[in-house]
Amino acid sequence: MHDLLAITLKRLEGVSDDDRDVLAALIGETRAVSAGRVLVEEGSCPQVSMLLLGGLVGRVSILNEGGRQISELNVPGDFVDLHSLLLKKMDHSLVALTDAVIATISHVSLKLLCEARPRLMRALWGETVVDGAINREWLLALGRMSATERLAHLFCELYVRLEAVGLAADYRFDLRLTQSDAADMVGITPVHVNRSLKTLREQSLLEWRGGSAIIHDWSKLARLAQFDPTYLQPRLISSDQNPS
Amino acid sequence: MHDLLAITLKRLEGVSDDDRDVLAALIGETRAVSAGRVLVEEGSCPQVSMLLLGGLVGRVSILNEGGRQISELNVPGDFVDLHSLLLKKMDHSLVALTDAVIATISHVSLKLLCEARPRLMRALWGETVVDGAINREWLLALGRMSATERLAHLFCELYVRLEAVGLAADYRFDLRLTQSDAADMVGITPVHVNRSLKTLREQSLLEWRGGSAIIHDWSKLARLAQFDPTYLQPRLISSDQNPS
DNA sequence: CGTGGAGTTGAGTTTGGTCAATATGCGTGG
DNA sequence: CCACGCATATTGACCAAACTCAACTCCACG
Repeated sequence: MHDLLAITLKRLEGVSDDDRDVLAALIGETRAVSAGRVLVEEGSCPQVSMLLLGGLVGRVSILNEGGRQISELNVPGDFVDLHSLLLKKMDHSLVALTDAVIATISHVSLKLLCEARPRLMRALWGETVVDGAINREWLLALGRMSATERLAHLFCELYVRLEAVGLAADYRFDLRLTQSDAADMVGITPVHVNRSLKTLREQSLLEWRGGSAIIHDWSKLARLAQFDPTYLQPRLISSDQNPS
Repeated sequence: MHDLLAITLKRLEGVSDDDRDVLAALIGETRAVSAGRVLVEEGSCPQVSMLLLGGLVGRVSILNEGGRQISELNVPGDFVDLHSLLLKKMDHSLVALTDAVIATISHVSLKLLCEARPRLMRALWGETVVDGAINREWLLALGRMSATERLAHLFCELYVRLEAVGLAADYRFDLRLTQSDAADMVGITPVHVNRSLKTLREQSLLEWRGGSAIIHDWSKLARLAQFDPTYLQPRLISSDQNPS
């Protein structure tokens, strides 16, 4: 946990150690929440942002007829919901997709801090901009790739992001999501996720059972998904600087 | 043109008139570009951001086998490519989808300005956050809506955004895009765009011919698209404040 | 045990894609 | 002013990817 906080802070760009300390001091209570818990309700006006220290959190939009889309996935080390600092009203919900550990930072103090320390504000802005880059990549996947390709892309991205925060190595990582969750990320039905995973398994590219994922052939998988980690660059810096 | 610049500046939130003036003073040459022109190449490192004063600009990602996805559409009054202020390398291109008019702002001066005026930086940050909200909405559409619904959603969003900057009224607006462009936004083939538009036309919801769009039945169209303009709120304020 | 949630598989259907022909409209050069 | 050529739009016939529905398995947990 503690290293995760450190990693998060370290990857803020162009920020002095002093700034980091002040930010760290603002972090309030850390709490554990269990899978399925709605952290922020659609329509509400949150007073805090969060730092995800463990587990996975999803940004979830619901359609009338039960359609569910997860538009963003946060992994440990991510700031969650910096957006709400600037938007009045949530247009979607935040849900803990697994058991998770969360630290909160109040908006008031964050705003004050931003006014006082432009460098820090810029770094936080940068975080939301990277979120946007990930979003665009998902958009590309949803718009123009097949089901298997989308899943392949998701696993590539997850591996790289988790690896950057020390939660993946040797092409293995824990992923305690349901196939339905994955379906809601890549925009297909759970049944079809199942079949697509089977395809990937049969091609010896990827295995995902019992919450643990193994990428058997990274280069083939990445080629299939046309995965180019450029868009994640800013999130990788921390791992570049301290190869574990 | 000039009112557009004013509108853009006015909708920056929580910014003093003084800040607005200083920002306006930074705006460099204004130039006209013709449809199809690539404004920023994938892989490049732009030194300027832009203000779109006329026409439409798209954020375009290309897949190996020719697949093209437009992940964001900018309308007049939008800041274009504030992202590049914070990201080193473009992971996609920016393309003028129609003839367009563009003003540029250099990154160096913008950065200095941000350091000096936190309020302004926060407002610009807000702009990128709204872009993100629009992104998420598109993700929901691509992931969970049918072709006709996606198109309906696109037209609802465009109407509201254009109306907010005075470029649409009475449920009519100019939209000089090709059906192929629309296809690349909603993630279907041009042929299917054509068919889906026909459906919408037959239901007397929407007409789009010769570059001009007419929404015949807003409430039905919005219901079909499950369109809720909440996510655009910050972009609507200017129009709320000065009903033309 | 038995119950419920998640995963797996098959059969049949639907949506959207592909390919190809035809139409429309506009700008250029004769 | 007309003819040609190109880009875009439209339509049909056929095909493929993904969805639906439903059965069945496999566990984890009480």
